[in-house]
Amino acid sequence: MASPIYPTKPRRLLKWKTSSMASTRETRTLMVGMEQGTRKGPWTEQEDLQLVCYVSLFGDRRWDFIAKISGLKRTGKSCRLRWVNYLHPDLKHGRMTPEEEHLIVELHSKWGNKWSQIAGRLPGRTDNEIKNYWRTHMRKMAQERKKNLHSSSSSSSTSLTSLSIETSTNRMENQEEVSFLLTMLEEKEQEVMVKVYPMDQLWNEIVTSDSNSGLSFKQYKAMEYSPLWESPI
DNA sequence: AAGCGCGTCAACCGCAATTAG
DNA sequence: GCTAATTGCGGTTGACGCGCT
Repeated sequence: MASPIYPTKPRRLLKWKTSSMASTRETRTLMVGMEQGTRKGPWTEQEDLQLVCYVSLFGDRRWDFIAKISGLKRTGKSCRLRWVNYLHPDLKHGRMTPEEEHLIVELHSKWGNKWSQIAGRLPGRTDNEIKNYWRTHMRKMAQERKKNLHSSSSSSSTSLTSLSIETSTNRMENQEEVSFLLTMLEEKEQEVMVKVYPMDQLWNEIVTSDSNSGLSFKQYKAMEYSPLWESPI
């Protein structure tokens, strides 16, 4: 039985993806595209390795070219996405920090769903990551807010529920909303500090404890590029 | 223990913008 | 300047884990 390889990202507490799980998922979801036998679905470690290798040789611009010559049965688009969202050496893997969370709220209030623009201000974070973060966390907060409003004042709720923070497609319209979300973030930070074992610390310990047992490619990459480790080897 | 619902996140899709020929 | 190919972006989907009942 294969041992756990790595968490997909050191982002969530004890959420592991084992090689057996990966292969199960693969058999279920890995599909072969209609055109030119291109692969779809989750990337394998071997594919990642291949992609990193070719990107280091040819740079991260000519994705169609890389897709063709690498022998990967992936589209250039898919290669680019995998690189940008997962394999890029500068990516941060881990929980959003409170500072990042604040920044996202503020920038989203300014720019709306300009995810790549926002990502530009958050080094190591991808537009996809921010987008996902926004959808999950902010929607939740908006729901909580709605609840609060409902319980505190039923008369004013009619006008307030029309505020546009309910979906990820809408931009927060006014300063009141932004400050509300920031307040909620602060409250959540307090909770988190008490309850949650820091993810980065956990991840650090996991990799450190595994360091004698042979590293997978991704573990190696995590060590190689994470700011937590100065020198991998 | 099983089933269900929800949250998370990697990856896909479609369209717009940009670049190459 | 025009067209085709490629890249980038934002929205959406679907698999999976986890907690609750």
